[in-house]
Amino acid sequence: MSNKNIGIKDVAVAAGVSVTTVSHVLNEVSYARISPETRDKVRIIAEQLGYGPNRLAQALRTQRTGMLGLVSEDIATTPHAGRIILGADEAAKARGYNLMIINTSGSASLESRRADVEALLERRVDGILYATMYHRNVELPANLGSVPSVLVDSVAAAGNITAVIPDEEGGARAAVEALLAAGHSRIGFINNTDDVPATRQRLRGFRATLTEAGLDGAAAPVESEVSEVQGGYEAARRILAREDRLTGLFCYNDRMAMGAYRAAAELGLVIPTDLSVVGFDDQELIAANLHPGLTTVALPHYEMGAWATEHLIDAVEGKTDLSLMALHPTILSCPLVRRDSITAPRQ
Amino acid sequence: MSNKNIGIKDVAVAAGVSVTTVSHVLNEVSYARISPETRDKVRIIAEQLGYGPNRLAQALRTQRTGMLGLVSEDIATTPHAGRIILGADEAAKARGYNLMIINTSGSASLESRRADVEALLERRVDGILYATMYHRNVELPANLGSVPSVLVDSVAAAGNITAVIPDEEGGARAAVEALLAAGHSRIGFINNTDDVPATRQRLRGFRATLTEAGLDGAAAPVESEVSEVQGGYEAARRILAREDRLTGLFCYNDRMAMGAYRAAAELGLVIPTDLSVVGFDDQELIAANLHPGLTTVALPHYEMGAWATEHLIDAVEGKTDLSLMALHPTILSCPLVRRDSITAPRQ
DNA sequence: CTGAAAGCGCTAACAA
DNA sequence: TTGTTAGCGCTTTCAG
Repeated sequence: MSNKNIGIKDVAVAAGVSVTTVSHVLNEVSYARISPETRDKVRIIAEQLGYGPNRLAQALRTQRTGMLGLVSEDIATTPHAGRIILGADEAAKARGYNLMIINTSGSASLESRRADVEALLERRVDGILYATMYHRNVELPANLGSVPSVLVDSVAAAGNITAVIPDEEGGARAAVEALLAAGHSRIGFINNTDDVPATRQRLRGFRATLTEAGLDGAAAPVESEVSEVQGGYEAARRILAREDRLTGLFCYNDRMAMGAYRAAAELGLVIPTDLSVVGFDDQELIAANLHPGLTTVALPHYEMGAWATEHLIDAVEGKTDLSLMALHPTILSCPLVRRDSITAPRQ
Repeated sequence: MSNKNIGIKDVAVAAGVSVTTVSHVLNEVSYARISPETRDKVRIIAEQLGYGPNRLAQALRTQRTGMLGLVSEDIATTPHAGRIILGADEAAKARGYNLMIINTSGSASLESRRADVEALLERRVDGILYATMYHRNVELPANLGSVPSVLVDSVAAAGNITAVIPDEEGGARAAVEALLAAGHSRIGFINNTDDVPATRQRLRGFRATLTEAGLDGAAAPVESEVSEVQGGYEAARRILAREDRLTGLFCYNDRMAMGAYRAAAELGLVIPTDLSVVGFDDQELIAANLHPGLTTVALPHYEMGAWATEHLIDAVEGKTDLSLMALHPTILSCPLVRRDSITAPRQ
């Protein structure tokens, strides 16, 4: 139990050496030539006294706090932020860093977000992670640039900050390919109406995959609605009303898929035998709890948090030049999570 | 944009005064007698130079960091942790504090949790919040006691730390009362099988409320299962198979309620006209997205986070003595969130 | 009304 | 092989 009142000096007098010696052995300074006996003695005494370094004083002196700031949008709205934080926290901990977290809102003014970053800067964090709630183009406070920074799950409108984002298109391809592999040839897509990268890129993945399989056009209908359960329900009702009924349905996200489940039930279609469904996001609360379990594409939130942290620390430690990576965002893949909502089509 | 390289000294020379004066005006030190002109000049120069205080140096000197440590269990597993963090962050920000967050696991060894707390102590946080993923009795690392601390959503096994927890029993009463108020007299309870406080207290609330209404015994059956969707489904199948069928069903949590929805559908019961249902937890992803929307009892995670932070800061600032509050946990109410799953019973 | 100077706990250049 | 000492940027006592 570290006693907050024990300092390096106390250890020094107790061990009968100077503070320098204590500092050197405790930090394992490479060029220090200290006898093994002294080293042991210092370590033992430090242990006995319950010495713990005062990281503030260390930081003041070395100009390194070992703290990373994380400004996260809407921490409580989805479990996504939690996964980013977890990825970041584990990566940080593994390298001896800690996280200072500030919550902000996607709708907050630029000024209030600037103030959030400012608070982090006053605490002299070594670097900053800026995480958004969903993949988009974001306008960032200018003071973000005054310390190494990386953007998680978005790209900077100004294009000047290293970013890591999910491979939306690849995820959509994986979803459609799973349907194709199961033997489906009439596959529809229920898309979001928001003009965000995911909307466009998932659609592109859907189209490209089917085109390559020779199945575009009427065999590949798309309906769009608000990306919530109700929107999914409505779009599914429409898309399933067509003659030459679909046997496979790819949904923009798990919530829309949840609506599609209800639409299917109302139409007397059982999943997966009458209709195979695949979602996106892997929101466990939904995907794992629907009946049957929803096969879906996972967003790599944990991985993005970890990747961003790794690279941020590399930059802080001079092992990487972030400006080189800032030209293009890094894209992390979205793997398919198989549950029970896909099977071969009837007959 | 604060320039990290500008210090109080730079402001002093630029303003032609001493650092003392700068410090006094910037901190609005009460006993300092400084002419309004000087004050203005200092403030303007500081602004122009983009001065921002170095909180590390301040902290080293004042022995106050203005940082609160938050160790949170399983941050990514549920949105609950997010709400606690949000409540804590907003309360902290309002009083000029920031949060250092460390994730831990409910199943982590005492030693690893001790190390997490130690990391916070080395950074000289002014106080520590320790948040668990669900309400239970938790064994805490002893070093938690070396700085003011409060427990969120659990009580300490040793009973020595101020804690804030949800009013499980009151929440259950609110749920049952809503059913009674709608006119139901045959009300069942689907409970969890885990031996945790929520299991016992929600059951007690259920029983007490019905007893007071003169409806105990056979009119108030209870079935228990694992507190997941599947368990809810199974328990609901059992409890709905009884003759003299229930018209009201209270579920241990929203996931079990989700299972109950499926059981009802299979039995041809429509919610709420044939069966009124109320859940617990208010997991929005589920409760708001079921059809019809699930009326449920909300856990006050945001409020617990905020309460804990308020009181922790009071203790840090000497306005409160936490040890006085440690005797009994503070209980925050669990309000009913009305959606569309309750109506009057048939006929 | 304002300034000099000590010191918070530590690291690191320099001396011995 | 080890010790002295000057700061890191700030607050605060004490003197003007």
